[in-house]
Amino acid sequence: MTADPETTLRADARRNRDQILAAAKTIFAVSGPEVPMEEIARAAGVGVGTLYRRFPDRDALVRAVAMDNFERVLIDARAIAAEETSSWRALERLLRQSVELQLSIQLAMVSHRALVILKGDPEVRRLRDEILAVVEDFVRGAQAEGVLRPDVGAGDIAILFATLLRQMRAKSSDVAEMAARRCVGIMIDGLSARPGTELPGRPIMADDLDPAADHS
Amino acid sequence: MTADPETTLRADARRNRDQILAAAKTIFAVSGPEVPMEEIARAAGVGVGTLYRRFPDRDALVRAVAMDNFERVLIDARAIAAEETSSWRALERLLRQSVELQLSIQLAMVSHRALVILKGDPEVRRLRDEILAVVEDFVRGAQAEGVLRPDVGAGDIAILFATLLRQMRAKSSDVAEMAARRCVGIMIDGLSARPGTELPGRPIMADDLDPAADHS
Amino acid sequence: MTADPETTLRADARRNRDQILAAAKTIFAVSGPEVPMEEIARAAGVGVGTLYRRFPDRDALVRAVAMDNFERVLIDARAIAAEETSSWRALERLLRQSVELQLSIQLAMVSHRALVILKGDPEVRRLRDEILAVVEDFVRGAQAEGVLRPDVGAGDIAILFATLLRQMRAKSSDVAEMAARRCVGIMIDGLSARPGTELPGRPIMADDLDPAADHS
Amino acid sequence: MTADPETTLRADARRNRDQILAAAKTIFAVSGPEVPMEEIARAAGVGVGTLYRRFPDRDALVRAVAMDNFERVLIDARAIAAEETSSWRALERLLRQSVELQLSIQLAMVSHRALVILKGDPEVRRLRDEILAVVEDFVRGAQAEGVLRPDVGAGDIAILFATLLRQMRAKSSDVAEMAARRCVGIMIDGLSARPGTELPGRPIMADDLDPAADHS
DNA sequence: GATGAATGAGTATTCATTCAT
DNA sequence: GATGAATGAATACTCATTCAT
Repeated sequence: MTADPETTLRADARRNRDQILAAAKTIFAVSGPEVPMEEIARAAGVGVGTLYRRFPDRDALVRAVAMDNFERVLIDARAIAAEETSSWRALERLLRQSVELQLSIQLAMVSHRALVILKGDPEVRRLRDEILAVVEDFVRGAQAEGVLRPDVGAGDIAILFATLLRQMRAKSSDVAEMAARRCVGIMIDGLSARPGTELPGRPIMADDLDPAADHS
Repeated sequence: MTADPETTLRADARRNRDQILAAAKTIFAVSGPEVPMEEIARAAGVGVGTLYRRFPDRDALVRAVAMDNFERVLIDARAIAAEETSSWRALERLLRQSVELQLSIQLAMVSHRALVILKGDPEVRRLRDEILAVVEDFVRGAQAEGVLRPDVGAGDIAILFATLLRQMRAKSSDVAEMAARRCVGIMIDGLSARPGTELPGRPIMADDLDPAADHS
Repeated sequence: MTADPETTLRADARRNRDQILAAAKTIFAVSGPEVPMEEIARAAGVGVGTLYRRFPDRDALVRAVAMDNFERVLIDARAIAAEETSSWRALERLLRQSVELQLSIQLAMVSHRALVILKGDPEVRRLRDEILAVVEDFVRGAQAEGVLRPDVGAGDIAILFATLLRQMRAKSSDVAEMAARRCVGIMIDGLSARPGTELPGRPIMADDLDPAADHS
Repeated sequence: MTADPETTLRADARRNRDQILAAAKTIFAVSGPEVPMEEIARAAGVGVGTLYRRFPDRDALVRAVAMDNFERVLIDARAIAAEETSSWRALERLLRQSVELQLSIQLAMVSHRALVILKGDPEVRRLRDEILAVVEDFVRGAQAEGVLRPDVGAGDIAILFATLLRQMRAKSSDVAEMAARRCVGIMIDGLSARPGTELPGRPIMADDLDPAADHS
């Protein structure tokens, strides 16, 4: 049992862990996940040793950052689900909000390294599946509402979603941030298009994402 | 003077250069642009020494791969421009075709390293601007044709375009490939949406891309 | 003053000390004297802090383990001396028994590190000298009895003795244990051989061991 | 195929390899097999990189040193076999010579680390078996000649042999060297003792050494 | 020119030891 | 006193780049 590290750690240790995670998230976002561990430690205000005590190696750290962010997305998604009565609006909000909210985690993914690390991690997958389950609800609901084109699945959304978020790196400029939001807008229009261009293949469902493993 | 390497090199040297470029493109696509130089040399069937004679350092190689790909995109774009009478159709074709055609260059960009290298390289920029000029024509034409929503600019398209292509990495599975095409489809619908959701900010033009430097 | 730690410590502190010593002895025997201090602490069921309170550094611990074992050997040797009337039999018993009894201390020596630590430590040396004194008695007695070849000294025995014991590491198998006993047997026959092959050099005495410092 | 590295390497590479091996052998003998790789490289007059190119990690180097030495022992053993008509004399010579000849390899074994590395390595085992085969011949022959006690096997000899050699570390002093020779002498007398003390267990044969893996 | 060997700076990681809780 | 968290120096190992063959 990994137990809940949130509750198990001594107060100071806990604080360090959080600082490391926060520092890593920021730095990964700015410089990718290959930055020297020492730089992360320094940014977190701890020695490398402490970093390594908490995260046995870089992969563990990348994983932890990813998990942390996925968790936030999930919490968000659930909050939205609870608040919105319209599935379409819920989906829309999730996509739009996440752009601003979740830059970081996706950023961690702008790297082969990170992708490889995350793929195949069962915990990451579990979390992802929970998120997808929520999205799937949104999709079905929005399609029933007649606002979402019927020829897309949660998988399509997830890929689109991941694709976009993945870009948002360091919001280095106003243009970049604006661009992100505009992309989402265009995509949402594309999603609600009726009739739209005929899409090739078939709707991609949450299940389809597993073997692909290249996305989300 | 770098002169035109295409014409300056002896036949065998030329062959080596091409092999290295091809190998690098493939390997970058699969494993990112941080792979050991030796691996690239091996894949190209030459010694590292030869690689270094041709490309003074990794950056030069990354640049060369990028240039090579941009060139292909440009050639494509121009061919399409010559063939299609409808600007919208031309734009559509370019976006769709490029998914399959240009994986590699974008792939080279799935990395901070590559981004940094490419940014600020005047030759790369020049080439990019030529591509953007063509796209800008398409955009204006398509808007005149009344098919493209008027609130987008070539910059929007470029970012969208780059965003998507960037995902397509190693098409590890059928689903992944299908997903790519579907994303493009949805996006195209989003682009032609009339009326669409109101987009935030203002149209992003080709010029806007320079300072942002985070995209395209 | 280190005083006699046996009497100075509080009951629980004493227990800790003993546990650490026992754990260290075992672990040194199995994995050599370079194992992480933390591993020893864990095996002893205490925190590293406690270990360090008791033994200021690794060297101190190695020394303590060695001392502890030398003491046991000395006690044994004296007990044997008291019980046996024949010096040769006493010598024989000491050698044979020690194989089973004293694995550990020798084991601690299967390492440059340990050797270096122990060499030059005056307490260790004192203890060793006491043991050698007893052995020297045995040797002289056995030679007077006419059973031990006259061309060997206590030093020869000590080296032989150390040599053999040093091998016995983790008695991973029955064969290994049997082998140890057989070696001793052969060696004892070698020692009693009359006439034996002529030995090179001259008898090595207890005194000779000091400068050599590589043995015993 | 590891091919014969002796023949495959470029002249300069070959020279470096040999220097590294020689340096490692010496340093291992003096300071054990845990010395910093850099120290070995420096002693060999090469950069660490070169060391690592030739031997992918420390284990590989330890293995190589061991192999090199085993080979020398085997060559010696065969030369002796060819020259001596008496098996007993051959055995004796092998044991005596090896003390002087093979210090190093055994030295490499004065360490848990080394033991663990070597155990289970098929090439090392193969070489060891070849040596044992020669010894086995000597043993049988010497017993037929009536000079070697009949209750010992090649395994006994090997263990005794290994045991002794293992001690001889850096011949830090004349006494140490003399001691080594004297030990061998005593052991040889022990081996030829007739009648000797009854040995416990049964003769240890070459085959017995495999599972034990703790010796030779 | 081509090759691949050598170099050594750059990083990851470990672990002895100290110190706050 | 006990504990285990934090520190950072010591080392292993990798890989870009240079250079002898």
